[in-house]
Amino acid sequence: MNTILSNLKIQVNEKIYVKDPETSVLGKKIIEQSILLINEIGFDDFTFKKLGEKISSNESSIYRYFENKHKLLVYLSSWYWSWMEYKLVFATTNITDPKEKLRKAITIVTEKVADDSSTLHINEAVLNKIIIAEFTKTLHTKEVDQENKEGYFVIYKRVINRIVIIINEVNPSYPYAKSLVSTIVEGSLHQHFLTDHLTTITDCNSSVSATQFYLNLTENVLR
Amino acid sequence: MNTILSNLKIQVNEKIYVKDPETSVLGKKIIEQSILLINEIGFDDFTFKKLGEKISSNESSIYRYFENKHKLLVYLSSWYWSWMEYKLVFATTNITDPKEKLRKAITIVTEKVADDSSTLHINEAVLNKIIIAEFTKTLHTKEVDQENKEGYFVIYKRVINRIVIIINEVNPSYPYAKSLVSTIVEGSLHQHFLTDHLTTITDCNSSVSATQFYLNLTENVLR
DNA sequence: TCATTACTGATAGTATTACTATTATCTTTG
DNA sequence: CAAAGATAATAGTAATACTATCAGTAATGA
Repeated sequence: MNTILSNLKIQVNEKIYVKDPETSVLGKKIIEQSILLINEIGFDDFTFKKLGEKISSNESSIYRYFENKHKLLVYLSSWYWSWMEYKLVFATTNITDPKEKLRKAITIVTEKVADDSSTLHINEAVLNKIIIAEFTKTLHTKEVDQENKEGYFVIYKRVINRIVIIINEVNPSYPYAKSLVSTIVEGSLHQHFLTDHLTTITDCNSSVSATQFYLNLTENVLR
Repeated sequence: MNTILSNLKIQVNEKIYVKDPETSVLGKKIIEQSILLINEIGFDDFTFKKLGEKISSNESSIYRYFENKHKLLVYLSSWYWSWMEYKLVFATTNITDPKEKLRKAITIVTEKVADDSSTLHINEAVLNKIIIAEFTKTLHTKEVDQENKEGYFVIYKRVINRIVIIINEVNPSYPYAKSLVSTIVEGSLHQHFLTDHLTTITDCNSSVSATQFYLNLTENVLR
């Protein structure tokens, strides 16, 4: 897994960036440190000026990679879902039993992430925290339809539709596969958020995982 | 329902506002027109200056009611969930069959809202659109723990826990009632959003409702 | 080796946002 | 009619979210 991932270049839609951050030292530094800074101070307070200070670089240099901070967040999200997709594909190929395949898939997308250290400049565990806290903001803008048309969210949608295919294998007559998967994927981020902040409206905590809840739910819904 | 609601004052935590907008003409105008303006231009582009222009009033006057636009959104959300709670309570009291009660409750919180015209200055249908598009932003801030401690989200949490109680009546052995309900409430907002913007990852559309999906899901999970 | 190009950094500048403060005016109410 | 309270108008500040220009440095290629 590690070796495969380190040789694979995560593909992100070209329209999201001005210049591909993977092609330079500064670009990689922007990605690496923006993840840490957004995690520290939150996306709302995050600015390119602050990031510039953090990486001892100039605000204007960052603008040569990303038009604005929203697009940077879309980039980080795309990277995350692309990485998820790889994990998903590697974990489910060669498994013949659809039920087992689905269990693996749901586990992958709902469990908390530990840094897998396969990528040098990206801390996946911290990125996962950002996705839990901020991913919703990439979608909830007035420009969502335009950005969707331009393919900003293709990877996210592809991840969901891969799991939809598995569900159709498990139970072809279940009529709400797409809604079920989008509920699980979005919902598990939400459950992680609730575990961290609004503990009175979730059962998930250090001993009960969101994965357990969603595995149980899926099994009941599809049987 | 209409007559009852028009006599009831929706209660919102006092810490959310500087001055209660329900106590003056200007205050009500702020609420009424902010709902329309946020719906028009989106919360991110919404400013008190623009709202001031819309209601032919001054920016500084609006600041006497709300510290900032975030608190205004928290106010509108609290109002919405408070109104939901009333609908929920009125629809479920005197129903003895727990299953039927649960069906009613889930219908209420997942269905699309039509303006019920019981409140003069608040258009519930438009407010529902705002909640679908923007509610997540009230929670996803760095201040969420502090604001939660101060009771900004009590009504939202109470709505969820009311439904949790019904679930425990239907199936006392089901171990994930809280997570199920928070998934349904948050998830149905998300499904409405997907229906409007990312149609390839939802089954909900003009002929299949989010309510149908969640009623089916709940029934399967709890049987 | 020289010239070109690409990249980065520094500085300056603009429009807008998100406020705060002050004062004047207008409206209630006692 | 006076006092209090609410609103409007104006001005001002610091930060944000950029854009533009120019200078220096590093890589490339002929």
